[in-house]
Amino acid sequence: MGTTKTEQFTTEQNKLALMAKALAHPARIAILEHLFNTDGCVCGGIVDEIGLAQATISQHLKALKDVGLIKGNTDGARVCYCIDTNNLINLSDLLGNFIKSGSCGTDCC
Amino acid sequence: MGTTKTEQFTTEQNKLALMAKALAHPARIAILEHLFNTDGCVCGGIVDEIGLAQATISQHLKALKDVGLIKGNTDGARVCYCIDTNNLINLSDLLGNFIKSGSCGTDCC
DNA sequence: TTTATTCATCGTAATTTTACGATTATATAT
DNA sequence: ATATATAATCGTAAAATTACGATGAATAAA
Repeated sequence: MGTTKTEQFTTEQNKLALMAKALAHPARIAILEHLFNTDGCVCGGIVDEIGLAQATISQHLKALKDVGLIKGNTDGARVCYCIDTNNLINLSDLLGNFIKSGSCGTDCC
Repeated sequence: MGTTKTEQFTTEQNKLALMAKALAHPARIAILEHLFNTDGCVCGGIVDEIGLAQATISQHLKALKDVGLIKGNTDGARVCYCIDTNNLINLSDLLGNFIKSGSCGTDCC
């Protein structure tokens, strides 16, 4: 018990859920917003931007990287993070189309 | 520890995260897809559609209802569920605009 | 070489999530 | 009235998430 029963669902459904899960924390939203607004790489300073411990931010960055929303290149002692544009478009299409498919229903209840 | 530090973030960021969290499980994606495809109310039968226990489905339905994605009207012994269209548009705009704002960045790393 | 900086990883505690059986509540059917 | 059906809620166990301090690795600066 306590484990998500992924076998019951399609790969599409699981993929969508994983994508949403990556966005399901305000710190990760904040990190993405920061990267969006910077329009380019952010080389260090993310920890100072958000009021959480360094280890926690690192965990959140890993979560975003694992799902392909961002990528990080090490540049000396610092690490430069930026949006993985290709992947973001791909993933946002998935999520966008899903939501859109429900926006045309009739409100019956 | 173990609790999300919502105080650190804006209401907008927290709202987005909660919205994403509601979508962050394949069962809830499957339930929404079922409602999308039905274009109208689904009166019972959701449990049979998805291979999870009745109590578990009920929990997932509550999660979707709590965030305003669906609404349920009791119709006799059955309960009719459908998409809360107004709310869905609202919420999907929030999420859609957020993602879109990052889709125009330059891929630099 | 030593020191400082930056970030990932480890270990761990509190909390939340997921899942299910059992029970309860309500409505329908017999 | 009794039985049946549908769905919510309760109680609970297993697992995942969130958070942080401590440690480690790798680079830059002294």
